[in-house]
Amino acid sequence: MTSHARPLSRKEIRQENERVILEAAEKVFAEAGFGGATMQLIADVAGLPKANLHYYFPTKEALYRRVVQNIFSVWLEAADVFDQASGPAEGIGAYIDAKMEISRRHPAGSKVWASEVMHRAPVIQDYLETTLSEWTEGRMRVIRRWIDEGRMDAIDARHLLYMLWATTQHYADFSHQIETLNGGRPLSDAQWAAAKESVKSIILKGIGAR
Amino acid sequence: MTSHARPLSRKEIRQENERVILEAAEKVFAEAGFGGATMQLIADVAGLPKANLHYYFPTKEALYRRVVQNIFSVWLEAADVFDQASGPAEGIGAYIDAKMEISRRHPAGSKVWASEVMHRAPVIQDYLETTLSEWTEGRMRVIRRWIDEGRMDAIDARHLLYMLWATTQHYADFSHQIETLNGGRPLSDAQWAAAKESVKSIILKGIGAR
DNA sequence: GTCTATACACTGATAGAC
DNA sequence: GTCTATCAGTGTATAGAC
Repeated sequence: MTSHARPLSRKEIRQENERVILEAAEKVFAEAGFGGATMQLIADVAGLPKANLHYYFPTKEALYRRVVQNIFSVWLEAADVFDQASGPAEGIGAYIDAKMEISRRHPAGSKVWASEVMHRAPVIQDYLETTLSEWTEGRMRVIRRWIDEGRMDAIDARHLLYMLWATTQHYADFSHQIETLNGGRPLSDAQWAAAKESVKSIILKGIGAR
Repeated sequence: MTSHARPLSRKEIRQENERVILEAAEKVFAEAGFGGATMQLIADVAGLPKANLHYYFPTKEALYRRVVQNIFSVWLEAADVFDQASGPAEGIGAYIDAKMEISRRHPAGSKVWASEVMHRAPVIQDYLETTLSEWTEGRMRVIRRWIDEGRMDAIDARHLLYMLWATTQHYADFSHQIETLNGGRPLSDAQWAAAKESVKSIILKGIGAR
């Protein structure tokens, strides 16, 4: 509810409608996949007529592309904690916390990303080859520096990163399986805390972080 | 090529055609998702007319269900090494090896499973609630026994299992991303060996297996 | 900027000759 | 058991009134 009744400008209407559509699209794409999602269903979830979606996003693929781009930017923000850290225990621990929190708050986004990559990244292959590739190389350099300084074991930096992605995103991508194995209920606050602690404990001890 | 020219029986024709169709379907479902896959494309990959698919499998969903069931049985076989082990280092180490080998040889199957779970398991929810749930409880008991015997740290058995699934299946489900970050090439034998060693090394040390 | 009606393409599934 | 032709339903996208 807005505090003033001032009529929205065209620009504000567009921003708000795009936000509503993108939120609905992320949810529907995550639950049904690109092929299974229909513009009709996205429109229903967004509470708009189907034709309006085509007014704001020319094609289904253009809408999907925007959804994936949004997710990617969320991933990258979580990386900041990595560099600002003084050592592996702090840096990798904070990164795990940040990624787990994204899996908890943003599970649909993680699923859309996973689905896109599984289908050979038809839409975001360029991101994989440029931004993600550079990000990975940069983080590998940080890890290798920590190893050279004797602050952690001489593990393979690349496979450590894959393990961090795999374990944290698993809680989003396989949330339905995890809920089913939890008696059909979502994880409680305490269970999420236990999950974070387990992941951090095993990995930090496993790499000899100190 | 068969060694004898003996004409195939009806049963043998059916078995062979079902095998060809299921192999093609697994590949297509993995690459395009259930919604994105078409019976026409599966028929083309199998080298059969589309109508024949409907002769052997009444509906697209029935074909898909068989694909998912096949994958699930492969998962379960890998679990045998877990129980036959004398301790956590051997048992969990062998389980990681087995799951990594499946990710390498059977990546399409893993992707179909991941996609099915991400979409809230519309077809195999009953398996999650029965077979997988029982399997998980059984393995958790084994882990807790090892903990009680002082052969590993007192970690959360459930989250350890999730970490094992996540890390090993990541190499199948995200194989395209991993290949892209490897310069567009599949992992070599040596790189696969390094991946296995990294995963085993970090996890076994991380849980204090001894 | 909104929304109804509709064009056009494609998909799953089936009928029926061989 | 194989395969061509085809139907009915659905999906994306657009035209055009408001």
